[in-house]
Amino acid sequence: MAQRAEGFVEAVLAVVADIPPGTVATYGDVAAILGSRGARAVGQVMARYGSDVPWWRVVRAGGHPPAGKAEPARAHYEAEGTPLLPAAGEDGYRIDLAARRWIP
DNA sequence: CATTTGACTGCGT
DNA sequence: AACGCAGCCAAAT
Repeated sequence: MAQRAEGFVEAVLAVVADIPPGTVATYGDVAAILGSRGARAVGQVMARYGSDVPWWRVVRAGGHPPAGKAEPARAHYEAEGTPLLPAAGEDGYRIDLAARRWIP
């Protein structure tokens, strides 16, 4: 059952599931919580297993949404009341990490 | 067991 | 502010 090399996967999903609504955490922070610096490894898990967790609450260190998922993610942020910052132009945006960065 | 890949990060240009 | 390059981690093949 739940026992394999997936221990890391389970841990990542658990942390993401713990992120409260309207709040976000960076990949690097999630990795740090797990005791690792594999921000990319976290992203890899999200790409494979993130479909069952609020993946939109996990963003990049620069405040940008997950690559390729910016549009659906934006809808979730507005629905949950996550403060977004307008980017230079229009279609671009970034998360207000300074105000909504989740720190356990 | 070695190689490739990827929803990343930080620094330099 | 935007783009490119190099570095690090774990899973998948």
